[in-house]
Amino acid sequence: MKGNRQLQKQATRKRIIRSAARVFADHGILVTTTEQVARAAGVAHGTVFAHFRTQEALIVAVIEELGADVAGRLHELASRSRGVAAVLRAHLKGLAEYEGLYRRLVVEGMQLPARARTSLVMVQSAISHHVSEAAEREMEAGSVRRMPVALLFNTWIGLLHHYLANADLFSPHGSVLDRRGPELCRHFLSLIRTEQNQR
Amino acid sequence: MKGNRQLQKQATRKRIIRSAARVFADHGILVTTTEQVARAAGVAHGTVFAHFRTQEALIVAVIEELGADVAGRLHELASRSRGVAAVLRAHLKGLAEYEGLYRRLVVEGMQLPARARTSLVMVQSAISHHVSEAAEREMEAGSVRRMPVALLFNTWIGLLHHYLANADLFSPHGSVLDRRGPELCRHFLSLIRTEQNQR
DNA sequence: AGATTTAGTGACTATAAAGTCAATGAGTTG
DNA sequence: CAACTCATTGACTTTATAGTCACTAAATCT
Repeated sequence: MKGNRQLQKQATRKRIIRSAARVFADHGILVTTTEQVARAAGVAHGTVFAHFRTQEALIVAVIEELGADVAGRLHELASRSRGVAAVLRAHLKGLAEYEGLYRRLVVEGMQLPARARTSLVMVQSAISHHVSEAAEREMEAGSVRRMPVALLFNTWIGLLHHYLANADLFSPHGSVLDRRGPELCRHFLSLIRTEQNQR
Repeated sequence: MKGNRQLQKQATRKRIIRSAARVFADHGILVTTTEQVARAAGVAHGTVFAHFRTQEALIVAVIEELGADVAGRLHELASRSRGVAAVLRAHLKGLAEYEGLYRRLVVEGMQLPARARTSLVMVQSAISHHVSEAAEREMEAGSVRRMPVALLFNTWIGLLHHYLANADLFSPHGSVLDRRGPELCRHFLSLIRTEQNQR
């Protein structure tokens, strides 16, 4: 067999990425050393560099994996949703699995390598697209106040990121998304809905 | 004279703090080295440590200076303001002078020493207090929708911080507060005001 | 089976940056 | 003016960590 060896290598690579993602989520991305990642993955320090030329390349790989996965998941969940409320719920649900790592992305975002930031922007573009479409439909129908969709979306993302970034304040133990997500959703909806359409 | 020497020392300390603030604002807080600060202040590397036991102590000193100043300024500006609109404008105006450094605080906030974070929290408490009071008055008067004031405030601060953190996106050259502040203000007000009170 | 390739290893190197300290000399005091 | 104090200096030490490389052993090839 020829593929066995390549397969093993890919498996090791995956293990490094997965372990890195866990350590990043627990302790932060930029403060994590390549040696911590190696230990978490159960490989030697040098092995990390056999798979990723630099630490930056590792970070990018981890975040691009998350980005691709979350963007896909969001697209799937959101494209079946008609109303803004459903899209927002889909957003929270799609993020839930990666909350720990996504939180670090939000917190350390601007200090991360450019290519890593791109992944975050892509995730936001995906959700922005669905939110904007649903919002425009509802503005047409009169259930959402007329306003620039960019501002509507930035208000939502700003609110959400503020809660994620300050999770230790808003939900000291356990997931902020679980504990505060529904409340944020309701509040934001009540802000953008016309008064006849409050429920 | 006895005081001349002490005076010189305090002047040097101030110069280090001011230079550090400038370098922090330009390049980031945590990526700035003590040697860069020394060079910017025109002193030797060792001098920085003659004034601050550790790098962390320097960072805390810089940020506490900003915190005290901004909090005072906000209090002054905001306590004369009756309505929410005026308080928000005061908020933006009070921040304007320190926009560069404040932006870094927002971006790096969670990774900074605990005492530095406290300064940020204090600034936010100051503004939160004024916003909440004005909002409650206006809810009573019927010009602002009824909602939990904490959520109202977090929506505002989340929106503002999102624009500050992504200033390079929202205003590639020059101040975001100048270029986007008024727009954010108007948008936020239209969200929280009752429909009869839109203007 | 013997030769060859390569995933993985871990000790080692290079580098950057925080923090130290003995020396200096300007300012202060008696 | 002589003695002393202390703010400032910058070369030096220490430490942390990214990245390298000669080597091992297991898989693959001929």
